[in-house]
Amino acid sequence: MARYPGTHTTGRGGFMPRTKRGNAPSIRDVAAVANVSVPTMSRYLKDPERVSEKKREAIAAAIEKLNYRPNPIARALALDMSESITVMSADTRLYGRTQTIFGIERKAQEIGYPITICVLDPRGGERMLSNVRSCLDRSPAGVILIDFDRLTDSVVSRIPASTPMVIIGGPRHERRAQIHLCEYDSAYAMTRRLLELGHETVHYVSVPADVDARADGWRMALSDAKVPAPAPIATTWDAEDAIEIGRRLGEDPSVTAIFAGNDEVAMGLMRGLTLAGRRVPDDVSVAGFDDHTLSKVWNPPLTTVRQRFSEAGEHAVALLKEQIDDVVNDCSRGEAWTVFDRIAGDLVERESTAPRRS
Amino acid sequence: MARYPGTHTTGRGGFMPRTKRGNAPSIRDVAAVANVSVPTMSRYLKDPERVSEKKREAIAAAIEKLNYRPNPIARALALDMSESITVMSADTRLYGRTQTIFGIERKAQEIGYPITICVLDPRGGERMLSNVRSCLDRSPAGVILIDFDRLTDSVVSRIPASTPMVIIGGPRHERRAQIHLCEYDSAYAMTRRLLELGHETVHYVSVPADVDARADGWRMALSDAKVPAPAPIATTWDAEDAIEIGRRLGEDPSVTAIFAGNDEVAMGLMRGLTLAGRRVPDDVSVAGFDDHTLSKVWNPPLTTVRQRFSEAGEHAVALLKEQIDDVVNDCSRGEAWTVFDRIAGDLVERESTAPRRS
DNA sequence: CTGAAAGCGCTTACAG
DNA sequence: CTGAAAGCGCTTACAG
Repeated sequence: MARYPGTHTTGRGGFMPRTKRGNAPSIRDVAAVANVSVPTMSRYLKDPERVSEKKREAIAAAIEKLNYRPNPIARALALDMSESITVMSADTRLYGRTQTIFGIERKAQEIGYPITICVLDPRGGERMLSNVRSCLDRSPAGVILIDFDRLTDSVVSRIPASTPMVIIGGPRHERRAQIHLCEYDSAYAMTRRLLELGHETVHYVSVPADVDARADGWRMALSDAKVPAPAPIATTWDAEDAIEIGRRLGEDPSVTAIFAGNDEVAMGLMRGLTLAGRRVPDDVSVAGFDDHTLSKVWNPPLTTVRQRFSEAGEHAVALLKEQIDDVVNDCSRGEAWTVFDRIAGDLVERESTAPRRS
Repeated sequence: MARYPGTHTTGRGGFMPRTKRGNAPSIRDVAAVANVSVPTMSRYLKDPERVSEKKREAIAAAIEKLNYRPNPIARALALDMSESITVMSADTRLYGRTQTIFGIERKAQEIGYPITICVLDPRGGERMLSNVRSCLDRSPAGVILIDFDRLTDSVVSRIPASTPMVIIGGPRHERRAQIHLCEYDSAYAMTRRLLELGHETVHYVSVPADVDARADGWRMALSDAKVPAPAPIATTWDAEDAIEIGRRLGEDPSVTAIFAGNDEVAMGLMRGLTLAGRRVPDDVSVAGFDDHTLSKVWNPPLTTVRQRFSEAGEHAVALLKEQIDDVVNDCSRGEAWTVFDRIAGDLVERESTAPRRS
C-alpha cells in the first residue's frame, strides 16, 4: 500500500494518500512539464533571476498548472535547516508569555515562518534539557527563548553559538541577541512614585523567579529614599494564593502601600484586603506589574506598569530573521549577533493607588 | 564552507556547524561503529526486537558511544509524515484557547510530539486558508483544530479525511473526531439557576461567534420557563468594551440578572455596574462562563461555569494519537474516526449571584 | 544559463 | 535475521 521504489515514476495512483502531501506534485513533476531540469527548477525557486526568461515563464506556467508547492521537509533535509522558528518557554498560560508568544506568532506569520513551541519542563534539569535537545534535533532556523523566570543558563549553553537565537528577558548574556524589558527601572519608578504619594514604605510581594529584577528595583528605590525595606513576601503564580497574603497584610494597620510582582497577584491581594475590611485605595494602595488585560477592568482599575510583551515578541522575530539571513548568506556568523535592545515599560496610574490618607 | 558531496565520508570536519545538527552522527556513522548495515540500524530504531540480540547490543553501544539521535527531518521525508502535531487556532491570547493549548502541550510532550502553532488569520478567507495550506505542507502527523469561534467549515474541508485530526468545540462534523464542550447545556443550566433565584428574566451579553451555543442554551432556558428573552447584547472579546454595556444595563432598574458570554466580559460588566452605582450581587447578579483563573479572585468572586479546557486539550492529543497509530499501522484508515466525546462544564456558584432582592 | 551527478539521513521491499 | 539497492524531494558544486 505504502510507497515503494519506483512508485512515483509509475504514477503514484494507488490508494488514498496517507498524509496531506500524499500525491502532491514534486519538483521533478514540474520540471517535466516545464521541460527543464530539476536543478533549474531549484534555481528558479531560490531566485527566478538565475534562470532565463523563457524557462522562467515555462516554469511559472507549470507550477501554476500543477499547483506545485515545494516540500519544506525535503528542503530542510538538504539544507540542514528548516524554515521554522522554535519558541522555548515555560508555562505558556502565564500572561506575559502568552502575550509575547502572540507577538511572535504575528510577526513570524508575516515573514512566513511557522513557529513550534518547546515547553520547558518546569521541573528543570535533565527533563528540560531533553526537551531542548529534541527541539534542536528538528533544526529550526532559529530559536527564541522566553526567559521570564531565568531558567536560562543551562538552556542557553546548549544552543550552539552558530544557531540564530534571541532571548527575551532574563539576565544578560554575552554575545547573544537579547531583548531587555527594563523591569528594574520600572519597579524602581513605581516604588518611588508610591513613596511620593506619602507612603512611609512599600511592601513587596514577589512572584517566583530565581533572579528578580523587579524586587531589586523596589529595594533600591527604598534604599535611595533611606526607607527601610520590609521583608519581601513570596507567593506563587496562582493569584488565589495572594488572597491570604492580602488578608494578613490588611490586618496590619501600618501597611498602606503594596507593590505586587505582577497584576494577578495584585488582584489577589486586593481581594484579601477587601476581606480584611480595608478599602483600596482609601486605606491601602496596591500596584501591580505587567498591565494585564483585565487590569483596567478591575474594581478599582489597577495601577501598574505596562509591559510591551507582544512588541517584544515581534521584535524578537525581526532580530532573529536578520541572523537567519546572515547564516543563509554565509556571512558574519556569530560575530555581530551581540544585541541588547531595550523595550521599556511605563507607569500607568489608575485608581488602585492614591496619596496616603493623612 | 557548506556541505558538499562527499563531505561526510571524508570526515565533515570543516568549520563550525551551520545549524544545530551540524556534524551530529548519522545512522550510517552508527552502523559503521556497530558493524551492521544501515537498514539493520533502521529496523533496530523502529523495533529492537527485529534485530538479533548480538547486533542489538552492538548497536546500543554504538548509539551510546556516538550519542546518536535520529534525524526527525530525514525520517519525515522518507515517511511523508513528520512526528509532530499542528494546532490550528485563532488568537491564542484568549483564555479558553490558551488553556486548551496548554493541555495539548502537556500531553503532546508526554507522547514526545512537538507541537506547532498555526494561527488562523482572523480576517479569514484566502488568508486563513493559505496559512492552513502552508502548515499542511509540513506533513504533520495530525492536526488539532480549536474551533471556539466556528470558522471551521472552510478549514475542515481542506484537511484530507486521511489526515488524523480532532476538532475541539464548534458545530458537529460528520466523520471526524470531535470534542464537545456542552456549552449549550451549561448555558441552559446557568440561566435556569438564575431564574430559580427569583430573577424575572436574565439578560445575555454575547461574545463574538458565528454560532453561539451559549446564547442558544440561554434562550431555550428562558423559553422553557415561559419568560420572554430580552434582546442579547453583542460585545467584543475586549473586556473593556463591556464596561459601557454594564453601565447602561445598570441604569435600567429592571435588570437584576446578567449572564455573560465569558468571564472577562462578566468582569467588565461588573465594573460598569459599579460605575452605575449598582452593587453585585445585591442589586444585580452577574454570571460568567469559562471559570477564568481570575474569577475566584474577583471582587466579588464570580459565579460561572467551569470549562475543562486543558483537559479537552489533553484528550484531543490522546484521540489524535490513536488515529496516528492507526495510519502508521496502515489499519482502519478514516473509517472509525468518527468520535464525539463530551467534556461537560459545571456550574460554580460564587458570590456574584444571589437571590433577587424582594 | 543549464543539466547530470551526488548528496542530505532516513525507510522499505527484495532477496538471500 | 540481514544487506544491497532504490527511493523520499530537495540543493549544490561541477562542467559545459
